[in-house]
Amino acid sequence: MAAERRGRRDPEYLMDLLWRTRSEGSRGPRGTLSVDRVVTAAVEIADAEGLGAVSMRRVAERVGVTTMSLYTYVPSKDDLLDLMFDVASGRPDTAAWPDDWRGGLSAYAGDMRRVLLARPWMLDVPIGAPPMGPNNLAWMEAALSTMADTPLTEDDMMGVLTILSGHVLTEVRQQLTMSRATPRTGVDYADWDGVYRRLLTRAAASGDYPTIARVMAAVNQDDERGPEEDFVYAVDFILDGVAALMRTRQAV
Amino acid sequence: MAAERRGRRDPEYLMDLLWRTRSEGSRGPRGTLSVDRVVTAAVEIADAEGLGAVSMRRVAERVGVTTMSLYTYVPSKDDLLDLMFDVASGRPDTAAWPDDWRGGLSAYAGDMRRVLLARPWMLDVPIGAPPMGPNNLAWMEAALSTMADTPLTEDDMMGVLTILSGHVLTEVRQQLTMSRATPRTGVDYADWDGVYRRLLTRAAASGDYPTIARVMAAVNQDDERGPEEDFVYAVDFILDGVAALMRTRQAV
DNA sequence: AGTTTCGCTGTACACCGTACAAGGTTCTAG
DNA sequence: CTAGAACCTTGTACGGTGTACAGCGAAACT
Repeated sequence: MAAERRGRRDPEYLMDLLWRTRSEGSRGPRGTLSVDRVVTAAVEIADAEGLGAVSMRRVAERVGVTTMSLYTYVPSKDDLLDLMFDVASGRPDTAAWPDDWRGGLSAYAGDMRRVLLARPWMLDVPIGAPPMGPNNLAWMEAALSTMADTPLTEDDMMGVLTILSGHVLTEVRQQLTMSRATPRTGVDYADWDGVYRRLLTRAAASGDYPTIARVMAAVNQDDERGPEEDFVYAVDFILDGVAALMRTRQAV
Repeated sequence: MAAERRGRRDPEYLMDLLWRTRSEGSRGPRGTLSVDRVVTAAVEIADAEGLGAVSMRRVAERVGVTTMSLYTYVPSKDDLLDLMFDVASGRPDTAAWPDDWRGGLSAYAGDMRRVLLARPWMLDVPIGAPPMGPNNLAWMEAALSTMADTPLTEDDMMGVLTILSGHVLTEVRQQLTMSRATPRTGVDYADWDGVYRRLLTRAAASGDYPTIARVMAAVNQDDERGPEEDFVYAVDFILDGVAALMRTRQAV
């Protein structure tokens, strides 16, 4: 009876991969590679040429092995992607974070944003599973611990974390689709932002979208705020909400 | 000199496609199809079998035409995906929305969530451009107009909209990765949620993630809240923040 | 020493998006 | 009325993808 091939996309198996906790049988020859070597190579390719350049053949070539040999270490490409995401996240550097919850959460959001901006391909990874790698959990732990001594309930903390991290993803994604020059057209759109605004204004001119037109007109005036400012603005907004929530919880 | 092939992934051209405003020359034979027919067919396939089943060959087969013929109507598959997203969004049904801003935004979030849950593949569409189709703009207009008569600045409105819609995406994505049974494994995980919690608890048991452990323990106790409750909880949280912001703006 | 287990290889399959050239059809310009 | 431009449609072809599968050799246990 063949040892049932613990399958691709099995959550438990993925967990073992993420935590490098796979129990290796002791029979056959030791592998020349490791999960880490494979994942690292894939990350390097993605860093250099984007996620689109990451193919099994390419990764295999880079680590000097046949394509199919990779499947000894990783059950499928999708799993490899999940692994890449965790590795690429790295560990949060909490040393410089302020002690108060507000400063802490703010730093969390900012650092996470910086990581994503440094590795834009992370946003292209189709999320196959909720975060459960060691690094992603470390980020989660860091964020939660900043709220540990506040009057928030545990449910509150999870809610805040979801909203905040979700917002970081949203904001960075938006900034990236703006700034990613459309390289396939000959024309080089220096700023998508301008094009977008122009298109939107034109569309709104039909009269069917009066509020959009109004907002666009008003926003056009002060063109000073860059993505960075938009980001901290939104984070502050969220944190204001958190502060208000704390007051509610404390009052009771 | 050949009429320069207005290119794939050209924002302007994409805009013409989205708004069905492409000026058709009058020379050659009329096409047997239309952009709408193609996009609709693609959406139907995605509805039935997910985004993965949408290939150019498959779409062509469905509308009864050769694969390459599709490229007469759509410059590339990526553009087709963008078109699908707008069509699948549909128009918001604002008739039933309350008049007050809070009720309006709440309805916006809920309706949008419902759309995404009904067509989970929409979350798999890699976003190649900011929303600028007629339907997506209609949603945007609907959301903004609920805030039109509030003391919020236009910048505020955009910020609120970004946060709120971003959160809807995040929440639905999370719920979907949970509930999408992992069909490739023989095992049918009725609820990813349980598995996830178990894995997380085990990992947290190492002692490296004390806060996660604490939160998990607390959350485990009252297992009553489903995804729906989590959603409105978070939306309410955001809207509380908006209310607070309004008070600030009004005080000045 | 025998046997099991495992890493690794090469080949093969089905499928993908789309470039390209050729053939028809329909309209406009002269 | 005719020539030719403009356009849709087709078939073929290319280079790529993820991964199933069978075979081989080396290592480690019994």
